[in-house]
Amino acid sequence: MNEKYPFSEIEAKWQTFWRDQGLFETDVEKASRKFYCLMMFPYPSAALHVGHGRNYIIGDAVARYKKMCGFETLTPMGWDAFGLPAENAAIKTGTHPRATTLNNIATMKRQLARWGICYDWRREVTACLPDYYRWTQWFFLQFYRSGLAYKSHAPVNWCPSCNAVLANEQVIDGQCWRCETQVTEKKLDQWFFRITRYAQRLLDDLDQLPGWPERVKTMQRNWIGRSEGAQVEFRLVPRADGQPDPHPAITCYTTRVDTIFGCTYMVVAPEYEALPALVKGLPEAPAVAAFTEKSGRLTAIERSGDTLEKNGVFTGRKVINPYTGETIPLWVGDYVLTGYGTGAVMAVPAHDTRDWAFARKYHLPIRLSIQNPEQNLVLETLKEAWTEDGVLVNSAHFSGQTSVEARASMARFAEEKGFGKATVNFRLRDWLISRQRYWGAPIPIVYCPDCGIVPVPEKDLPVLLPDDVEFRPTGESPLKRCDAFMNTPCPKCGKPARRESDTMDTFVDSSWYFLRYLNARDDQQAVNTKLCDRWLPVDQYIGGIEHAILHLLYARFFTKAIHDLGLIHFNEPFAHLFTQGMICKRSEKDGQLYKMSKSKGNVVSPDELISDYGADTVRLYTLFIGPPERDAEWNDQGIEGASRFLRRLWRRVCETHPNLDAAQGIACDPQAMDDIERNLHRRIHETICHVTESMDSDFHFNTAIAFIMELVNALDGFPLAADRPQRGAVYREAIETVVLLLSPFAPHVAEELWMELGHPAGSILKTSWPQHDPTALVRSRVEIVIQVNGKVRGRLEVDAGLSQEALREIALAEPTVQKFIEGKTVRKAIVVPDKLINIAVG
RNA sequence: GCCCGGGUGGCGAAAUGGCAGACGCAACGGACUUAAAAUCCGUUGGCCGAAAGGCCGUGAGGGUUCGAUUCCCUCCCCGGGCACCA
Repeated sequence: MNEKYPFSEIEAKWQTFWRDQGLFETDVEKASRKFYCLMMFPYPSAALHVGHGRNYIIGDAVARYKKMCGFETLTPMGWDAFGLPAENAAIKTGTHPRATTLNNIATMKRQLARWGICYDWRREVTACLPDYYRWTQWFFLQFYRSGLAYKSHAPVNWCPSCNAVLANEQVIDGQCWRCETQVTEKKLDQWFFRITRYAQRLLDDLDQLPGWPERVKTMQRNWIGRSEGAQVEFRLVPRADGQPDPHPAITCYTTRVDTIFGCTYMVVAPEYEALPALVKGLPEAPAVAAFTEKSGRLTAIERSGDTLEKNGVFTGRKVINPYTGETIPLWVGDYVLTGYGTGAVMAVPAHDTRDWAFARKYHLPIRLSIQNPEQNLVLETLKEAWTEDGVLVNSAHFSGQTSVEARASMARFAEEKGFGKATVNFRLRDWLISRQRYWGAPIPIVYCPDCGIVPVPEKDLPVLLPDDVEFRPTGESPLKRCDAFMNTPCPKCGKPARRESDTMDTFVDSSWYFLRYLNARDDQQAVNTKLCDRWLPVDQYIGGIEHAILHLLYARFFTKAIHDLGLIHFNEPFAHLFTQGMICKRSEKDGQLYKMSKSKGNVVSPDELISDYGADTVRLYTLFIGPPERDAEWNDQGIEGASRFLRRLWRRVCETHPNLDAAQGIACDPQAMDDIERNLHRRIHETICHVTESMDSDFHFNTAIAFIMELVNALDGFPLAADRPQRGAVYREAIETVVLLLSPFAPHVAEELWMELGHPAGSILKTSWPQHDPTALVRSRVEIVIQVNGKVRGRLEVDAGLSQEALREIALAEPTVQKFIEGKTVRKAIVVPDKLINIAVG
């Protein structure tokens, strides 16, 4: 055995061994105790850095642990390979996106292997290859057929830098999620997925995901934004000039129908569709037109946020409050959003802060209709709106009801009288999936002058993305300029027709890839129902928090939609989700901490580190850096610690090789042990206990590794004695345990040491994970802490299991304790058996 | 504004009602060496003290408790989510 830890030799050797033995290739047909361990598949952008590594190292550790626990583990990997960066690079350099992408994939695959991260590569999926996107297109067709995909002319988010539209989920603070450019609004014909049809189920089923972080579920709940309220129709007072209206009433949505007796005016959004017709020919019409035109110039971003001053004008029209029969004015105001509810709100200034501000500005009447519990709200002295629930006042026969009672009874009343009803509203909007870019899956639709929108027949899939396309961005889809692609006979009538020129959002590709791993090479069907039903939901999904809404919401939607197509029989794709924190690094320029990324120029490449220290060291440090769910700062010096530890362990095995060999086959017998041996034996089992627990719960491998380090430290100066076989046996047990417990984190060195310990056949992965022996944890002597008034004044070693009385006696007799209780009365002594005594004196 | 995290040595952090700072980094002192690296031994929260020892200390203030980093209340700071959603 080489004294100097020869990591590069070892690592190359075992990586080859794992690959040649197919240790990570899973027979999905016959697995009985299955474990599906999935990591979010990456976008193949250039090369991986150590920040990416965290995700895969955690996943690899979990997979290896589960294998040793006897699970048949499925760990596949693939590539989210469509997307803008490759296309943008192509525009700059002229290299085709396919070439860059496939190149990057090869690099990243090599990097993963050098890291010792193993996958079942026979199941690799690559989203940009026709054998994958063919089925992405197939799902589009199924969605189209079931009404889940539809085309609509709508105002959409436009990123002028990406030259493409964005879904709502992809706009962060008014900026493009990818390039942080300010998003503008455009009205375009676009394809949507009707995710709103699943809003309620997407919300409800979150409760069936106890294995998800609460934080992610909360974010999804907020995003879906369900609210319960009522729709109420306010009839329009007919026009004086006798002109007809497009509809006789304006419907508003409110969550506070209990306040409606305090409603003193109504407001519609500037974009309210019937507004021009409602005011046509009235003296107010020009002012209304001027106002809507002006607010239309503001972007959606400028209009959102409560900082903007609320503006509005009177429309000249009046409506009737159906509860009071009262006539109130109809205004148009820029604080009303067109996309939410009905685009019209009833205004109750006394009980809504926004209505309050608007009414004060335009001197509209304010009326109290809710009283607070103290009964001290007085209109004349009201300084701001009272927006909490209370008891109804000035509300006819509803007066005296609580807000909660009134919301139910008043909705019922509206329904009986026929002017309204209780309704539910969602904030979630449909998912816009068209992209005016080249490097994506073509939308399988043909436009025929005679037949209109015609879906491409399934037998004609895939609609191949042509290679030879000028993809310089013009704001129009590049495919439009490719006649060979665009011109196609209508699948229905055969006459010349044109293809859809947009491609699909890449989030569509990633919404179903976890199903495809089960039958990645199957060219007959998109998914294999039987295998999916057996292997999914995914047992453990691991990825970044940045997908809390985006990918994780879309994937849940796809799963439900595919379930409803009858292709799978589960409703949720991921049973347990773990979101790891980002690896950050201080910028050399400004000293600030940033997420490690190429654009920030603070990436650390694994390649050089692995060459210098070895993959096991890099893995160990990455896991040791801190609790995995939290962000962490990468510190190049920190890696020294991990390196020292592995070298120390290596040397220890080397130097005590004869002792270890001699102890082989000698069983650990606690009955035959002396105190030294029993203490080490206990430590061994405490360590097993702790490491196993972190494996099964929160993945806090930082403390798991610390425990293993402590066990190794405990071996320093351990007195090996030739005449005591149990010495060697316990020592050997310690080393074997360290190697086994370390193997998910530092697999190469673990394999090598395991072999050195005399297990020549096969892999440590085939060995069982160690079990702790509860009897080994029992101590016969314990250290008792003695406190006086909560302050530590001494400690004592005593036999375990002494009675409270006995411990009290012993403690009070201690000279150091005497000093602190002298001349004082002992009021109380709290005894925590085998742990602590606190004497309260005064 | 609402909701969720977080705030502990020089640094990454540990402890979830019972010894604050495990484990690691860095620093310092020592051993080995011609020297350096590597390795090994030791010190390392602050203040007082020659030492024994004492006092203080987990963002701030208050509370509950024999005992609080941990539970409760108020506030401050940092990060994230939602936000004119009626």
